[in-house]
Amino acid sequence: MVISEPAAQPTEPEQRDLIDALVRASFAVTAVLNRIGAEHDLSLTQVRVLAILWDRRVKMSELADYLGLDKSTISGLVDRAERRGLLQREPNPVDGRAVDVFLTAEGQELTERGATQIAGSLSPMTSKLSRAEARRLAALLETILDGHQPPRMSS
Amino acid sequence: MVISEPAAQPTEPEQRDLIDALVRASFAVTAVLNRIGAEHDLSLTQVRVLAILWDRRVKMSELADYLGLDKSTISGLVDRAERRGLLQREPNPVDGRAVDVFLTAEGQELTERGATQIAGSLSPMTSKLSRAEARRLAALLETILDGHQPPRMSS
DNA sequence: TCAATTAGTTTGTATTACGCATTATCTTAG
DNA sequence: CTAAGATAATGCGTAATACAAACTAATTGA
Repeated sequence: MVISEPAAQPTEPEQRDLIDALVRASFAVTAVLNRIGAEHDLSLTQVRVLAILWDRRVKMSELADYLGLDKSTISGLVDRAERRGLLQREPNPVDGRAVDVFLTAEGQELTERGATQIAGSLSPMTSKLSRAEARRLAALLETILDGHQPPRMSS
Repeated sequence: MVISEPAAQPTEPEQRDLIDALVRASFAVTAVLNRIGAEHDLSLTQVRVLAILWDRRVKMSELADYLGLDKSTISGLVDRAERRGLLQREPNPVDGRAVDVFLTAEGQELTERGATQIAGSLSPMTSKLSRAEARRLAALLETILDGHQPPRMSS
């Protein structure tokens, strides 16, 4: 059996409960993103790609950074989405090695439709709160997210 | 490719911001789960499997329900995890068609270690809040999660 | 200048995931 | 008490996802 573990300071009950709730909420939200994505033949990763490109034009390598995936994964991912007409590649005007990616009109449209659906699917959850509570929850989440900058996604 | 969302009434700003924060928080948490999982050669799906089996013994079909995946996917998933010695299959004593799955001692140990690591990786986020705020955030999340029962996961 | 770095693609492999077909075991209608 | 249907899991074939390593082209910098 295990003799010595580096100790990991005893997590306080408030922290423990909060982490539990965060992980469960994360699974619930992910399930919704997955389901809505599937309705449009999009994997969760592709949903994230669309969410990132929603209001940005980025280089392949930036996409890899945002997603935490290898560059080689991005190539195939973008290949398929491009073949589907959802996004487009274009050489970066400044750096001859780099390639920019951005949504096509069709991709924009799909993303907006999806965002609306996602908002609709999450509202059964979020509408359990009063306006003040919703504001409070959003603010608390923003506080703990401070220092992150992943994609936005809403209607 | 089936559309099943009913129109979505105009989302209020509080809702919109909250949904945005929820999705971003979900991505942040998922990134942590992914990273910790990868350190143990576990995919996000396998992490979820361990989280579900943490305190339960379930049938293959129940696992499929929890994960929202096809039964055939579960077979391969369990195959690999079983081959790795993390979990174990056993015929269900009541239903001759069903197969139960549960963690081995090794799987238990890995799950507990992973849960501790996850708590540690999320604490930079959660510790930005005071105790009272942490309690409040957890309570608000619990409220919107009311009516869900996915896996728990904390140290 | 030219060696080292960086951006992206390609290739090969394992995993994840689905749908369909199949087998074995319930369940139920008659 | 059977026969027909439903359900639980597996196996097979296929596509997408993800990584690592090898490679090409462009840029940087010593």
